[in-house]
Amino acid sequence: MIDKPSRQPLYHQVKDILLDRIGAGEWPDGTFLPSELALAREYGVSQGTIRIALNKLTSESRLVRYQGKGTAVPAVDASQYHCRFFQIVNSAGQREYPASRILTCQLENASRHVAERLLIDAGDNVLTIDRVRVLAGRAVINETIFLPCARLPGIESHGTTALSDTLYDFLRKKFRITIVSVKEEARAVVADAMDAKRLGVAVGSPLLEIHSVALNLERRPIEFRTSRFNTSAYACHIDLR
Amino acid sequence: MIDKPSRQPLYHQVKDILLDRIGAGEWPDGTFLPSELALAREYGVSQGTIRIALNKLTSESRLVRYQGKGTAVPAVDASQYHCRFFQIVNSAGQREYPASRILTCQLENASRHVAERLLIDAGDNVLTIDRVRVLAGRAVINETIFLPCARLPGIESHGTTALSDTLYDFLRKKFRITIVSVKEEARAVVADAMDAKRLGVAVGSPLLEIHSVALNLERRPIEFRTSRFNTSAYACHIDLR
DNA sequence: GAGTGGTCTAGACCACGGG
DNA sequence: CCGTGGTCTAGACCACTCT
Repeated sequence: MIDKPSRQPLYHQVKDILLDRIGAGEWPDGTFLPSELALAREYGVSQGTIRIALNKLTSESRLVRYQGKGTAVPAVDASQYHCRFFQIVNSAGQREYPASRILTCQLENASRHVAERLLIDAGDNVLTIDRVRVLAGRAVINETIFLPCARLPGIESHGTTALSDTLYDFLRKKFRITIVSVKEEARAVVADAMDAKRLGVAVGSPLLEIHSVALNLERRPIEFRTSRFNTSAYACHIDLR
Repeated sequence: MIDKPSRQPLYHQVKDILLDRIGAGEWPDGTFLPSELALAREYGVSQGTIRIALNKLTSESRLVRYQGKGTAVPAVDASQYHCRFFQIVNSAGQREYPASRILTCQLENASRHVAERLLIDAGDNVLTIDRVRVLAGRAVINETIFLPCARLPGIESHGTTALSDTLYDFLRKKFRITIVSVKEEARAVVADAMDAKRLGVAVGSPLLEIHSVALNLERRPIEFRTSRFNTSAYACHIDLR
């Protein structure tokens, strides 16, 4: 388990082991881990070494620590996963949470363009989801999502309901994949006939187009998404640090 | 200097003091700080306490540490400060670095809208800079920058050249202000007559509009910026973590 | 070999939460 | 009150850089 004369520092080994145990669901969301001393005894290292591992995990938001109480797996705040990277705000600057309406969901062969973004070969299987996102009863985003089947074995067999709003949460729970970073490219484009029909705007009106690639811990692309966003009543908000 | 029975942890006090000394230019970019032991003796705390302060500063990219060598103030990578948050990529996905052409630069009274973003009172002095940003000889961004004079005393007296491209670097050097986070809102809009003239596009063509507020370490707004971006040949790239 | 930061330990005292 | 995490110390050994 712990390999004392190893290349990896002890605290790093402890961190990896804890990450696995969290991923395995040993401590469900919202529950507490053993105390520092208990973990130190369990792994035969000092409390200080455990502390470093726990603090690193805390700084990555994998754990929360409460003085006097203990160390817990964060209770999942749906809003955090729902639109963690790409937040939608109304004209008053308030965050809003869109619903999803899936239009189609089918296996396709990746086009050259999609394959390039996902770092797979053209023609490889991708699950392609066409959906609109709805705010206050109005469709505001026309979105297509491409998921590389090779990295998500068995994803074809899940119902479309599981994929409805909380895609990142779904990936985390079913595939133990955590999306840790997203690369986005934003452009202004004009609505084509399909956008116009789905979003109820005039052909030629301006839309915010975002291409995003989501990466897992190993920095492999897990999702490519194109969104065309009617920003007449809402905007896309981003916090950069 | 160090206040032992204080509310603030010692390592936090040490961190603040070092931050001041770095800001004061005591260790110019690229030079090394005293060793952990030397700092520990100087401040009368243990090496471990100094270590925590140095590691926190390292994780904020204010310092770099080299095993066997020492702890240094990072040599400034111009490209890092140039477009640290808001990166521009061409159609091939390569980063490009725009030049700036300042059109006007004058003191104004803040409108209600600007005052709200900067958390100042309407009518307060703001330095207003109108500029276009140029890539490969073509104007692609029409930009207005608002700086709150009350938080940047004496900024009126600096020439416009100092303000040309590297605003964040200028703030860091002259005012010891580091921009640590930026809030942005993106929308798609259509070009008005002024945009059309400055960017050489047709009135009504789609532009990417970005409103951004830059915050310093204390999370106070230091800059409000509106950018209108012709994304026909370039896109705005963002890495989210 | 001397000096640096990186890791690890063992122990101290404090602040906080809950019985 | 006890147990938790938060801070702090003193000292050990290692890996690395430079000379």
